[in-house]
Amino acid sequence: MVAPDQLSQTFAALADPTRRDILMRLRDGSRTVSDLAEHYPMSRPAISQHLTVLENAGLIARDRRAQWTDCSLAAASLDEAAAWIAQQRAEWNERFDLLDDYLAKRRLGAPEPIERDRGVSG
Amino acid sequence: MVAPDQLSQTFAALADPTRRDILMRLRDGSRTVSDLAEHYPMSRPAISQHLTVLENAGLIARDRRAQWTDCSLAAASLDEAAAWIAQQRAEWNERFDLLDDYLAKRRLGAPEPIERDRGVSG
DNA sequence: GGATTACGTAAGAGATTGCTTACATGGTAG
DNA sequence: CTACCATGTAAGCAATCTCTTACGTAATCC
Repeated sequence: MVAPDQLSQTFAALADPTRRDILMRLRDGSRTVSDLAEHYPMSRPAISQHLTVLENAGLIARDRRAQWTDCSLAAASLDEAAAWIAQQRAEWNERFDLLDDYLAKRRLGAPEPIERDRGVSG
Repeated sequence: MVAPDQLSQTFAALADPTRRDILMRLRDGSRTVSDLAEHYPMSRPAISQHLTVLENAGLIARDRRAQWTDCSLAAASLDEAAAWIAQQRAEWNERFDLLDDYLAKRRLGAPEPIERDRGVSG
């Protein structure tokens, strides 16, 4: 009953391969529902429901024109998701930099084994 | 029965507020399971299960020592998720400046946090 | 050895997800 | 108006998720 926060909705929407594929397909321009549904091994209602999830997550916009519904990308939520990940990684990398500093200084004195793999970015 | 792809697992893991909060908490350093569980209104087994989800998604690593299990961040999957979003955005719209502004306001003068994202699109 | 601690896992309840088929809505074309 | 078309929604079903309590395991402390 409780509506999940925006960020959770966005990540949940991105957690489905079909929905991610729809987003990639929309990069080339807006498409109708039937146009999209052609490419997937499921019914049109199923695609319509996926589109609802993407719309609720703020990742696409629907624009109904006559019988057809144009689906196009909407950026805000994707930016928010990217920002969350970027911030997560940024503060994390920052912390590792501090740790490197700390170890560099400490290495001159007592050799204290702190095993932590820095696998973030090459 | 079918194992979902890595990217779907990562986004699904990020779609839960408790799990995102655990990740943020681990930025300050590794923690034991009980140490983490203290901060959430649910049982320790629940937290343990959340940690399993994060571990399967490749977002954390568990290191059992005696009775205690050290949980620490593992970056690979987060990078993959960031890369997917970055590619999605890169081929679609020029919103990097907006994101840069957004992050700059949050971090206030820290060095470029998303530099790496710009070059991922292939 | 025996009690305790930290943790993981099994089992189950309740909600949610992802699909299906069937139907309702609203605009187009004759 | 009638026939049709693209679409959204309702109902239902199987699978999955998220929590619970109960139990099992391995290391520590007495």
